[in-house]
Formats: sequence, C-alpha cells, structure tokens
Amino acid sequence: MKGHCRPCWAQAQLDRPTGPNTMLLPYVRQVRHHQLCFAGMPLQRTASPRTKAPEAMPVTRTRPALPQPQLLLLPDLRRTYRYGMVDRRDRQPPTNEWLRWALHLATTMAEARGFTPQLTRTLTRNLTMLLTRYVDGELIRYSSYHPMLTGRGSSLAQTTEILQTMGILLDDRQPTFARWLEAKLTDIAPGIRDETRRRVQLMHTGGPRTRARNHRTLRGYIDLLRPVLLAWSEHHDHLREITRNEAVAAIAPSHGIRRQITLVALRSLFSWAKRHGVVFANPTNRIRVGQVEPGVLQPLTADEITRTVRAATTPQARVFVVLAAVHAARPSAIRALHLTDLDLGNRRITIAGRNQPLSELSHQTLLAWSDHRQLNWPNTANPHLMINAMTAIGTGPVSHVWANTTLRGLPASLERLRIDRQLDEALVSGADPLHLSEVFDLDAKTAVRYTASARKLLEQPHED
DNA sequence: GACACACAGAAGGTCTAGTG
DNA sequence: CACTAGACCTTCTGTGTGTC
Repeated sequence: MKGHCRPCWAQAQLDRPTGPNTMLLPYVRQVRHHQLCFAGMPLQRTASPRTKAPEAMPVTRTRPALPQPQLLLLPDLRRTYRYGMVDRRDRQPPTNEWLRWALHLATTMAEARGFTPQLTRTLTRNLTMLLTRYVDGELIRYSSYHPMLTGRGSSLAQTTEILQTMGILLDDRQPTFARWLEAKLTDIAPGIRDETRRRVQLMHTGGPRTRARNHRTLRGYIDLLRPVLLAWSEHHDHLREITRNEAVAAIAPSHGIRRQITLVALRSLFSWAKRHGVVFANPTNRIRVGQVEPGVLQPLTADEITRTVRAATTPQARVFVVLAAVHAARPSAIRALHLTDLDLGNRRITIAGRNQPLSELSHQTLLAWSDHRQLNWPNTANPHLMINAMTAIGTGPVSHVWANTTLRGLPASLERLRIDRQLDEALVSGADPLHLSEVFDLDAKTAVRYTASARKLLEQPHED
C-alpha cells in the first residue's frame, strides 16, 4: 500500500462527521474517495499543513512527467479527429499515457458528479479524439477544438476542465469583460481611452492597494462615462486637458441617480489619474452630487402576493418564494445556500451567515424540495441546495435568471417580496429600527430607511 | 458624539443570443 | 427544450466624511 491508494485510510478520514447535515456525506465520501483512489497511478506523499506526517496521508498524485510546455499546436485537427476515432470496444487501455490519465480523470469526474452515461461517453470520445496522438510538451488551444466540439453538442466545459487539470490547455479565449470594454472605448481619443482602460482594468482585477470590483459595477460606470468621454474626445486628446467647468458640464444633463453615478465614476477615474501623475489636478474636486431623495417603500397588495404565490407551482419556485417572503432572503443568498446550511432535523437554516429557525411553511417547502432534489439528482456532487439539470453535473450555483423564471412579469418579484416582508415587520413593530435590525440583521441606516417608510405609511395609509 | 449628506458598490429584473 | 451568460437599466445597501 505504501505510496498508493488506500481506501481504508480514506474511509477512516471520511467517517468523521462533516457537518450538521448528513445529506451531503455520501457525495463528499464519493468525491473524496475518488480524489484519493486513483487506480494504477502512484500517489505522492505530502505532509499535512498542520502536523508533520512523514509516512502518511497520500493526498496528491503524480502525473506523467511534463517537460516545459511549448506552443506546439495540433497540426491538423481533422487528421487528429480521424486518428481519434479509434475503436476502443476491445476495452484495452489506450497506449498513450496522457490519454489514460485523461480517461481516468473523466471517469472519476463522472462518478463523483453523477454524470449521465451519455455525457460520460461524449466526454470520453472528446478526450480520445484530442489525446490519442498527444505527445509530451504540446499545448492544446481552446480555439482549436471549440468549434468542433460545439458542433457535436459535446461536453465542452468538462473536456476543457480536464485539459486544464492536466496542465495542457492553452486557454486563448479573450475575457468577456476585456472584449466588452474594448468595444465601449472605441472612437474615444487614444490619450483618454488608454488611461480609462488602465483604470477600469485595474478596478476589475484588483491590485495591491485596490480591491477588485464586480464587473456589473464597472459596466454601469462605463455605460454612463462613454457619452462624456466621446464628447471630450472631439476637442481633447488627454485627460489632463479636462477642466473643472467641463466636468460640471458633463454631468449637468443627467439627473437623480444617473447624475450621481456619473460623477462617482468620473471622480474615481480622475482621483486615480491624479495619484498616478496622469493629470495635474483633479477637475472633479469639490463638485457636489446633491441629495437624491429616497422614495417611500410601498407594500405589496394582497392581490399581488396571491398572484405570485399561485404562479409558484414548481418545487424550486416555492422555495424561492417562501424564503424571500418569510425569511426576507435575497435571491442571491438562496442560490448560494449549501446543503450544510439546512438543518431540517432541528428546523433551522443559515441564510447569508445568519442562523434562524424555520417556520412550518418553510420546513414543509424545503422538505418537498429535498425530496424532489434527491429523486431527480440522487448522485449529484453539487453542494448547493438549489440545483437544476445543468448545475447538477457541476458544483456551481444556479443562475439568477433561473431563480426568477417562474415569477417573470409578476408584480411581486422575489426582491419585492423580500422588501415587503421587511416593511411589514417595520409596520407591525411600530416602526422600531432596532427591532428591524435585530430580526433581519440589517445595517442601522437601512433599518431606519424602512422604518421611515413605515411611519409615512402609518400616517397616510395605503389605499388598499 | 450625533446626524445628515455624499459616496461607492452590489445586486435585482428583464431581454436576447448562445449552449448542451 | 431548459438553461446560462451577457447586456442594459434600475434600485437597494453599506460605508465614509463633514458639520454642528
């Protein structure tokens, strides 16, 4: 056993409980066992990060010795494909050790994640096709196999993941954000464009003194900045030529929140440019945004809520509606829920880090969903509570569109349900911000905003 | 120290094109 | 057919700062 897979050792490690919810345990066992049990391949011994265990814990495995990779492209994909169509019905292991390794990774992945037989076959075929004639030192370009696999409806993502795991993928896809940014910066004067690109890219990736911003935030900024930068490009070649008056004039046409964000984006750009010596002075200094008056949050009517509840006919829609309407959970928090966050035995759930009791309705809804999940995807390794046919073969969360699909077009969206729940609590509690903050773990200012709306509603009751 | 205001960013909703 | 990613617009939330 020394230096090789030891299922007994693995089992002993896995017999330790992993958390309050045991639903995940079989999957964890399966995945971790396969990570350890790599048949036919020697296992390297590594010391535990916490304790020195010189003769134990075979956790990482070796792969065929990989020389320094060179950009040696597959010369002729059609030829490669033809060679890939080898008849493997004799069940003999392939002679190429890279292909053997890839096929083992594929089998492991398929078993661990509960792939369908068809998906497993497709993945095997792809790898056979790509690696039958593979030789040490080659890198396989993503763009070289992408058109061929997509044309065949193959498991492109899984194939790419395995090549990446093996370290033989040359991912030449252009990042979506970079592509989008380039398109947005066209027709802008080079001196302005280049500095803006530098700033936005830095905000996107983050740096030693800059944390990475969400791409949606940056998209919002650029959408508002583009008309301003285009107008400046007609008369200027560089950011340092922009005066304070021009900055004021740039935000003058917009109003409300758009004006606010435009100024925030300009200020962010120029303050960075000033710090890095790109401009001599910051033209956005001392320009005030002005206060955007927050509106009064309005409660949903009984009819609106009824329509949404009736529309939620699928098990997953019921979970989203109940958690939003009863626990004021955000859709993103629901999508991020893991099985381990749910403790049906003790009737508790942890949403966004906050542990809370489950109501009877929530308990019943989640029980129904658990049954549905187990029935449809019994072998999935995805640790998320909410999964669908596509995410069941992976480990990621479902998309935000899927969460809203059944409620599309209805007045009471998940977000409205969440807000309505918090507003309702504010009305019932006599507009007490402390109570609201306690119940929903809200920031004090947010709680005050809700209670302010509640007070206005109590003074001027809604028509309904 | 309390408060109001300003700022910065995240996330929701919806639509469309593409993928498996 | 079910679903995702991306795009666009809108809205909500949390933190920082200036003033009294």
